[in-house]
Amino acid sequence: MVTISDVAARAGVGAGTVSRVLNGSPRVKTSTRERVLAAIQELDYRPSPLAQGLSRGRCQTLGVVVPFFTHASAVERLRGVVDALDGSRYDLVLFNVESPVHRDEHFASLTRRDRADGLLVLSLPPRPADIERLTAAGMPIVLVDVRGAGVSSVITDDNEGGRIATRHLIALGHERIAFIGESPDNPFGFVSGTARQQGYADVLRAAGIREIIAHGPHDRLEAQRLAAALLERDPRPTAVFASSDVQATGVLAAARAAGLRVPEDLSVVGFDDIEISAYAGLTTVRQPLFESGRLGARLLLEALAGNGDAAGGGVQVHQLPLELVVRETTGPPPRDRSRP
Amino acid sequence: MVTISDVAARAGVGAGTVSRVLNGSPRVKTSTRERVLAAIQELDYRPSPLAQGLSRGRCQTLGVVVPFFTHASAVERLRGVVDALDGSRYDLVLFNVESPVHRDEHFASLTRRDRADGLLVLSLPPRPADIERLTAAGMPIVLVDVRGAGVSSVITDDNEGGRIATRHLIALGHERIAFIGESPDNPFGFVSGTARQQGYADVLRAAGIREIIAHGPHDRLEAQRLAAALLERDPRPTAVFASSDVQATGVLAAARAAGLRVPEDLSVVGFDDIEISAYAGLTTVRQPLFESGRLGARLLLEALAGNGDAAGGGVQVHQLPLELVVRETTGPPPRDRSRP
DNA sequence: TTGAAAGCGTTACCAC
DNA sequence: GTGGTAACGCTTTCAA
Repeated sequence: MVTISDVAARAGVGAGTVSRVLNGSPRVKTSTRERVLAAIQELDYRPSPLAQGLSRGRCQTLGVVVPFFTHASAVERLRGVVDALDGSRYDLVLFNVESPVHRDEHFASLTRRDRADGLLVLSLPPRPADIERLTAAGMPIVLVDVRGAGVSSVITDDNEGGRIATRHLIALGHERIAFIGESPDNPFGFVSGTARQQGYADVLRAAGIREIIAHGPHDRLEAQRLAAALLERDPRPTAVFASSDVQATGVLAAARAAGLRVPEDLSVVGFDDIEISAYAGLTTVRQPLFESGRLGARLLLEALAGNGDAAGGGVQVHQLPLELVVRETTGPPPRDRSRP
Repeated sequence: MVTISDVAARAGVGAGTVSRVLNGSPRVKTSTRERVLAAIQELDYRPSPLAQGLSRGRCQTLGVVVPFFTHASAVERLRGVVDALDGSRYDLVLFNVESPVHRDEHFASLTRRDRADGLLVLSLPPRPADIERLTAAGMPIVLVDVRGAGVSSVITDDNEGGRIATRHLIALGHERIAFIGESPDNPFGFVSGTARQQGYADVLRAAGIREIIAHGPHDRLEAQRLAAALLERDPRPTAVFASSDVQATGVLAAARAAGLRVPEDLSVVGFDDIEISAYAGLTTVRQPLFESGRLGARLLLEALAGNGDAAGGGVQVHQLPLELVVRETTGPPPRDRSRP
């Protein structure tokens, strides 16, 4: 394994000079630089990230904490993160979270400034104590799809998203509109689902319509089960607003299984606009997933570049726009047989 | 930032002793150990992975090189990797590859033994020179979904997969069966598609049926375009074997756009069995994606544990089984109007 | 059983 | 401009 002193010896200079060449210091005579560069080339030398990290006090690594990273929405956000990191000198270390224990372990171990230079947290609400400990340790953090006191974040207005979806259904004439989403007291403290439900509830209340709510984890089969139960009610809902497209596809499956046509018998609105949604013709509230990941990573990169420890631009909160994408799963409600 | 000597001072011992406690050396008096443990606790001390890495010559990190990590099949493999790593002491560093340049950069930089302790390569054929350089540098490697000379790998029999799909269609009575898949001279040297095509061709030839082949990248829209062209032919194919489920969904979309019923007018078989496939009712050749990632990671972990530099078990090649999953997109061909 | 000290490969400060 | 030389935080001999 070739080290910096091998290169130094070969070039007939000191290790310090090699280091200066490596780091682009201007205080090196051109002829020397060329000699060093040649030696590097000949030896195929590459500096040890470990040693560099130890010496510089940073490790050129960004930690990404993400719950259920295989979920389509998480993947899409990650894609944005990877895109932003591409070309930067930072490596991406993935911390998957599938349980509160996971989360706590990761946050605890990431306190060390030399495990990652910065932290990107996707969709997972850190506890105030975590934020405090992390920032106290000088760890730059950016939150995506969650907010946190004193931390920069990239968010959307989930509440408004809920309103958008619900208004769309009401405008179509629906009066029995169900909501399927994550329970407010889910083990991770996810809040977007609850905010969407709140928006839904607000609009319904204003319209004098009763809420129909079913709670379950962010899972297609789970949502399918909930929807199946909902569709057995009499009178049954004529529309369902699902808190995510994954859950919406579960609703579509339930409708199909119940022999209901979409949108003639049942309208379905989702949330996210993941890849499958276009394929399934799903009407949904689109949020810029890719963009959120990319922006989050960029903010983090900026904070790291403005090497003042506590960031350069202070706390920034970026709110990304939502957009209703009308496709083929929503339409007017069926004519009500009870009032012909 | 609390260091090992802080702990040592607090416990009234030397740094070496703290290190021994940390690493579970038996040569520490119980009372001393307890004192040290207490100090660690009180100071909330966590060792620096960087310093440990530098000192030990390894960094407790596994590199995963994966092309287009957001593709559903890659995600599923990654899930297996993460699952296997969970509980191990290894971090996962993700190297996404979207171009041959990417690939070369990553392989070059990963030569350094201190950037990752081991390498898992998913679906991407490394060039012989890469393998040589990597193994020469003592970097343990495991390949998943590709094989490489002198390297352990987890694979499936893609050729057989192609035969399975094609036999299924022939058994249903099809005689005009098209193939859509990656071109043999794609820029990454992906080979699974070509092997599947080979299996397809072998079976057709044995049955005396002509091949109908369309090549394009692993992309739904691209496949949709190719399929649309295929479906305009006269006579048109009565079945399509797509080299991946992503491409198969493109074919389904094309059929829908052309007003063709599936499977009455057109049968479609895919490959992989990703999540969307069950939802779409797609008949497909299932390969154990999750399992392949998990097994690959386990092999790598084992190689790292049997700390002999060149691995403990020698080169292992594990072949995972394929399975035809018949759903709703395949059936008998339409009656041929040309011979009533 | 333990402490002291020599690395591990860089960077960065200080002289020359 | 450049070489020497402390760090950086840990592990691992080597003695005691």
